[in-house]
Amino acid sequence: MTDVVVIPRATISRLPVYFRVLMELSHMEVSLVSSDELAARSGVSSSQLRKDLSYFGEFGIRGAGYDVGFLLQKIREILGIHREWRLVIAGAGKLGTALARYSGFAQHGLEVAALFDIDPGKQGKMTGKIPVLPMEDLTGFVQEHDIQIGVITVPAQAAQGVADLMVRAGLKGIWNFAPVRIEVPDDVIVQYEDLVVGLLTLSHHLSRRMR
Amino acid sequence: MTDVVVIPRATISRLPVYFRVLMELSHMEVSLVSSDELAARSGVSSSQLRKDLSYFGEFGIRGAGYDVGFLLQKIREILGIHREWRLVIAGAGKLGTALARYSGFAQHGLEVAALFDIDPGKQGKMTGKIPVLPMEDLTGFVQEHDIQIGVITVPAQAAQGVADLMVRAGLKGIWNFAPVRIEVPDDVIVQYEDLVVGLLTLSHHLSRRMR
DNA sequence: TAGATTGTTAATCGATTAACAATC
DNA sequence: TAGATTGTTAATCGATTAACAATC
Repeated sequence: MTDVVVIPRATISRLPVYFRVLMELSHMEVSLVSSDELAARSGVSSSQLRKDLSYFGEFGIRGAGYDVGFLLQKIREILGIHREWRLVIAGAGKLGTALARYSGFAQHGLEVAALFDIDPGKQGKMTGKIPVLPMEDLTGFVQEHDIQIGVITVPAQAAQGVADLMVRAGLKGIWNFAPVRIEVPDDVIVQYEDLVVGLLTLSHHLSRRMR
Repeated sequence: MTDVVVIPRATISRLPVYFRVLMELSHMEVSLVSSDELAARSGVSSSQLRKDLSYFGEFGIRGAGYDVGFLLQKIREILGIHREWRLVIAGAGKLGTALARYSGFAQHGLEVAALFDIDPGKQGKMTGKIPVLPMEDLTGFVQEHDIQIGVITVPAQAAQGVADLMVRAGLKGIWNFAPVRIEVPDDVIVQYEDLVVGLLTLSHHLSRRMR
C-alpha cells in the first residue's frame, strides 16, 4: 500500500488565498517573500502557511524565504490552474448567466463553453459570446468539445436529473449550486456551493448581536 | 462573567440544511421526525444532529423524536429567519444584479431594497423592481429605509472603500463577495463568500484524479 | 412498565499552533 | 561562521463520534 497523505480541506481552501497574494506580490515585482510576510498578507499564521505548503513539498529556501515566481508556479500546479479546463453550465437563469459572464473563470484557466436550459424561450440566445443550447444537446456537446466540468444552477428538484445527464456525458467534476445533495459515481467529484449558508450565517450572528 | 458557550462554525453552517429538510418534511405533512431520520436526510450522523441542536436547547421529545413544526420554528429563531432583514447591494455588475433577483433572499425573510453603483450609466435603471442608485446616496438611503445588511460585489480594490461607506452608514452586517479581507470595527460582522475557492478546490481534485 | 429515542459524557479524531532542529 | 528562516515535531485546541444514562 502506498502511504496516502491526507490533505486537510482547510489547507486546500487557503491555497487560492496564497495564490492571490502571490499574484499581487508578483505584480509589485517582489521576488522573495518570507512565510511571515506572506502569512500576514493572507491573514493566517506563519506556521499554518508553512504547514500547508509542506503537504506538497519543500518550496522555500531556509534562511531566505520563498521565491515568489517559483511558489506561484507550484501553487498553480497544485490547484490545476496550469491546465485549461472547459466547462458547461446547466440552467440559464439569473445565477447561470451571471456565472457565465464571471471573469474569475478566465483568470484561473477556465473557459465557459456553453449554457444549457430546458426553456425553449432561452435557447438560441447568447450570453455575451456564450450560446444557450437545449438541455438535450448537452451530451453531444460535452463529447464534441472535450468538456471536463459541469456547473448546476437549475432548481433543486431538477438537480439530480441534470447530474445524471452530466455523468452520462462523461463529465468528471460537478460544481453544484442547487441546495441538494446529488448522487454520482465515485469517480465524479462534486463541489457544493450554497449561498444560503453564508447568508443565514450572517443573519444568525446579527440576530444574536441585536437581541 | 457569564459562561459563554461557543458554538462551532460548522454547527451554524449545518442549520440551513436542517431547516430545508424540515421544510420538506413539513410540506409532506410529517409532524414528528427522529434524529436518525432527520440526520439521514441531511447527510450527517444522528449524534452530530443532536449535538448541534443541544447548543441551543432541548427541542426533542425523548422516546419520540422532534416535532417538525416546533423545531422549524426554533431553527428559524436561531438563524434569524423569523425577523425581516433589509439589505442593499453595492456593485450593480453581473453578480450584484444576479443576487438582487435571487429568490433565496425573499424565501429567508430578506428584502433587497436597492443596488448602488458608481457608474452613471447604470444609475437610474431598474433590476426587476429594485432601483440602481448612485453610490454616494448609500448612506442616506440606509438611514431612511432602516437597512441592516450590506452586500459587496464591487471589484477587490474598491471593496475597502465601500465597506467604510457601509460602516459609516451604520450597517451592522456585511456579506463580502470581493476576494479581499476588509477592516471593520468590532461591532460589524463580515461574512466572506469566495466563489473562486470552490472552483479551484474542484480544479485541484480533478487535477489529482487525472494525473 | 417496556420500548424508544433524546441529550450528554467521554473517547477519538483531525487541525492548528508553538517551538526548534535543520540548513541556506 | 553567524544570522535568518524554513520544514517538522510535539503539544494544544476544537470538532466529531460512540455509547449510554435520562426520560418520554
